[in-house]
Amino acid sequence: MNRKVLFTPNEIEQFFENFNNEVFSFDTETTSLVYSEIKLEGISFCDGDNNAYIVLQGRDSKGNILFKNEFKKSIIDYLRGIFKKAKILIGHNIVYDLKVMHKYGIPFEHCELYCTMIADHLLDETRPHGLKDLAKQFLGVEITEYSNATFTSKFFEYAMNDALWTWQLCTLQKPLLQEQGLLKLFRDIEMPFQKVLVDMAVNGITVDKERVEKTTKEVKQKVEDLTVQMLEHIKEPYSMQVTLTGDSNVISKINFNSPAQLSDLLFTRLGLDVVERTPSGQPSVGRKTIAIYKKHPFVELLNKYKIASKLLHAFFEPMLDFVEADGKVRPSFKDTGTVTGRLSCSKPNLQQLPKVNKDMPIDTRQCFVADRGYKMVTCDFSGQELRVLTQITQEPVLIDTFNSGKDMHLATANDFFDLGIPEECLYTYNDKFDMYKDKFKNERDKAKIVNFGMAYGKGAYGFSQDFGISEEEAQKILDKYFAALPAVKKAIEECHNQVRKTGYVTSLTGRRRRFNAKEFNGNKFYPNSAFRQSFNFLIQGFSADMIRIAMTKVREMAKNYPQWGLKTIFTVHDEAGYLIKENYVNEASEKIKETFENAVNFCIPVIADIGIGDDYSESK
DNA sequence: TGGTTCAGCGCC
DNA sequence: AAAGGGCGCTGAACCA
Repeated sequence: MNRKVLFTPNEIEQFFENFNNEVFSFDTETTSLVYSEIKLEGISFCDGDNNAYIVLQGRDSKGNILFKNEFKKSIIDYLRGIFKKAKILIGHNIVYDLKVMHKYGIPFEHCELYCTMIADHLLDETRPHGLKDLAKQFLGVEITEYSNATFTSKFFEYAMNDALWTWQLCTLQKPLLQEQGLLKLFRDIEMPFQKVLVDMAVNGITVDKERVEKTTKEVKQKVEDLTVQMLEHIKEPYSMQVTLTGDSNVISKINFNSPAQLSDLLFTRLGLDVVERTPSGQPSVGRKTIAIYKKHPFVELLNKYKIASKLLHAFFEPMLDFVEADGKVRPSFKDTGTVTGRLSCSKPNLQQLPKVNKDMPIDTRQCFVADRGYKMVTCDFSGQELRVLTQITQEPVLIDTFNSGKDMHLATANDFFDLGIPEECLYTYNDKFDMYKDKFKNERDKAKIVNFGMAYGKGAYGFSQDFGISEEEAQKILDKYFAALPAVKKAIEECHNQVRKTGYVTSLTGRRRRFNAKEFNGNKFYPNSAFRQSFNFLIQGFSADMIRIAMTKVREMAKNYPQWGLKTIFTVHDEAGYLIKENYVNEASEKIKETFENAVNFCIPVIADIGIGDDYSESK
């Protein structure tokens, strides 16, 4: 292997004379992980024969800049030309590198991508996917923890290794992907989707900081008021403290955030009966307890306190820390964050924005706004998981319900509880549909719980808890469900057999979920949780790939309509968020909806709903 | 001081 | 004995 550290334009040009410009691995070294602050420090390359690190800026182990390459600007110009000729780019966590390149205007749109981190996640959805982890496992590289003293002198070598290892991993992974039937998923779904991830990482979402600040104060006041009211209710002494910054605090011996203190308060001091226990056997003060005692004046306050305190600490207070200098948050969407193939999201986690609660009408979604001249458009799959369940199982009853445009939950309720709703009134467009939906809201909600519970592998015990009925009665519900939908039962059994036989299941896109067998007396067996997970994976995992396909297609489609100014800004499982220039919002929305609905070919219609507004609350 | 685990709870 | 899938984030409690 020809290995070199390159500083000058001459050295660099010489290196690329003998370099395979069409297919290579590369890795960027940067100064910061915050998008607005990212600066290129250097780039390493490898084509299998040649391996180099181009130094644009040097730093010591403490991050101090040692020197700047005086040719940085012209080198980056030169590299634009190199990448322009590239056909396949190989990287580890390539979304990160592409993000950096986007910032420097280095082209990659024309390239096919190969990400060794994503490939590894497809090969094993549970292990760590760090480059060093993989180099150790697959390349037998000894990873020595470097000390600060040797860091600087070894830095260039480490940097070169990143591109080298990435290249070598790629070579090793390809046959493994092939063997396990993962190539199609990798090439046709995951890799094109990486560009969508880059879009989201670059675009970010604008936050209305004033609103966040204003609402933070409001919620803070609520938390304080409720704390005082609770203390007065239990006649606990307290005092008010005003800090130098003008904030006020309630000082007391009781901490309402402590589960231990709370359980002492409720079950000893107030004499309530314990309704649930934690896995470790402690009396629990959770949702269920609160629901049962919701009429109790103290618990009523506690309920509101919990909601307000959650909003304050898990959403409003941390939010401003995530806002970058340009007024945007850039949540980190991780493509390898879950075992099912869903994305995970953090900093901030848009997947868990509290919905408006009737006991606490605070709307977190109003904090995320469309940029000037743009509208926010969201597009979500309607009833995605049940439609996927239908496609997977090919259950005729479900197929008929969806094909005829009936409301699934009301149809289920009608069958289950013998509601006697005339069949034609189950169609969502029927005049009497809304009336029946309203009249049998309870039954429909129960049916909804059953429909989703089935997909998650819920048992008789779970349903008995949901509905406050005996396990025997709950078992009857289960039996009835499976009797009415035999193909669902069959599909679940086949899935479980697959686990028993091979230890893994494969979704419709070829994604795998593997399970570890336990051994007892020489017998291999899987815990019940593995069976629940396996069938749920078929639904959840496919749904995740379905939105990957849809978002990738929207991205491709939008290239034909540059006037829209379409920007992909986020996704939440079955939903995607876009910015569209105001004048084109209707035209674009229609095309997005169409693209989502035609993303996959099902035996039933796929329906997507559009929302349009100036902020995420309006567009939802 | 920092790390981990647990309980709890937000979302799809 | 456990008892519905998948996450991330918080504070409390505990440990070194």
